[in-house]
Amino acid sequence: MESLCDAAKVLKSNGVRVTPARVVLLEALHSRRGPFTAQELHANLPARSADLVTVYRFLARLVKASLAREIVGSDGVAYYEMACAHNPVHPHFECLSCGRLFCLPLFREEDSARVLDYGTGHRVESVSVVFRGTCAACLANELEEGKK
Amino acid sequence: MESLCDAAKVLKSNGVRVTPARVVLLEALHSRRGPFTAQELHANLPARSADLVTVYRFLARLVKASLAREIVGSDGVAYYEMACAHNPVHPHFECLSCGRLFCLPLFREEDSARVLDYGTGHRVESVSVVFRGTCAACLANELEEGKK
DNA sequence: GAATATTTGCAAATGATTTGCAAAAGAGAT
DNA sequence: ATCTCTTTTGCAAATCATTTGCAAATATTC
Ligand SMILES: [Mn+2]
Ligand SMILES: [Mn+2]
Ligand SMILES: [Zn+2]
Ligand SMILES: [Zn+2]
Repeated sequence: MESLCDAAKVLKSNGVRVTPARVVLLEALHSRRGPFTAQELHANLPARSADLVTVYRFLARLVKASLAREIVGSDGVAYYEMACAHNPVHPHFECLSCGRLFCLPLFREEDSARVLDYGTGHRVESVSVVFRGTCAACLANELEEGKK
Repeated sequence: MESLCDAAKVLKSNGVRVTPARVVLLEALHSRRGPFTAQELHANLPARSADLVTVYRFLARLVKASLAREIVGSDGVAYYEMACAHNPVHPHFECLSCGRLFCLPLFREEDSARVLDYGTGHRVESVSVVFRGTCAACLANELEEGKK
């Protein structure tokens, strides 16, 4: 409940220096709910606190340390989300109409187990389940359009 | 057994002209096993039979018509595979070491059902399950390296 | 503090995918 | 075949997220 969330510690123990820029980034990361792109994250940072390149580099580190997960949208843009104990692996939904990426509720335990135990013949480090289609909001809009 | 594989027909019935370039492309597509990128496909085409842009455009059409599936790798590059009856939806494995993308065997019926019936609250048009990690070949290489 | 290792910002490069546009090719009617 | 209208194609140029090179700034070690 604090272990994995204290990314700073994990990083330090991996020989990663916890610099001011990184502290700001970690704070920003904590205040995020859904998945975000590097650019979105950077845009919401206190002015001049970290360069976009630094954001990219830091996110890459987090992912390598399994402290963040990467979800690649169908347009090839990478989304991120923290991977602490508060936020276990779960499926996502990508709306092909508005482009938004949503977190979906967890699979039921038994279903997760099935997916995770799937024998791939390789060394699995992560699994990603992405549903694609039209989100509820866009569906509603389509209906509106239809009426006209 | 022929219905969905005869993409030409499906296309034509959707008002898509079946031109020489497209015939070549469809043939090339048929002779492919695993997932491929637009560039790979283009590279293996009879010389000057279709521009790379045409390949991109045609693949986009196939995807829109659900005749092909798109799998986006973690580097943001799009892979494609045909979606005929011979090739039902199945999970994939991406090796983060060598970058290759493998098809995995189908889920068992019951597992597929579970995934497909997952209530997302949106209109689902496709599902993608991608495992990531280190492929068997790369694991073997790592062992070799270790010995030295 | 000097020596060493890591991190940062800025500018420039990358590279897959997309777009604009005018020429070429298909479909249909005459 | 010819004319007309629509779709497709190739080529060059634009996009745009992500990466890289590198020198200056900063942290760590002794
Ligand atoms: Mn999520
Ligand atoms: Mn496949
Ligand atoms: Zn939407
Ligand atoms: Zn590999």
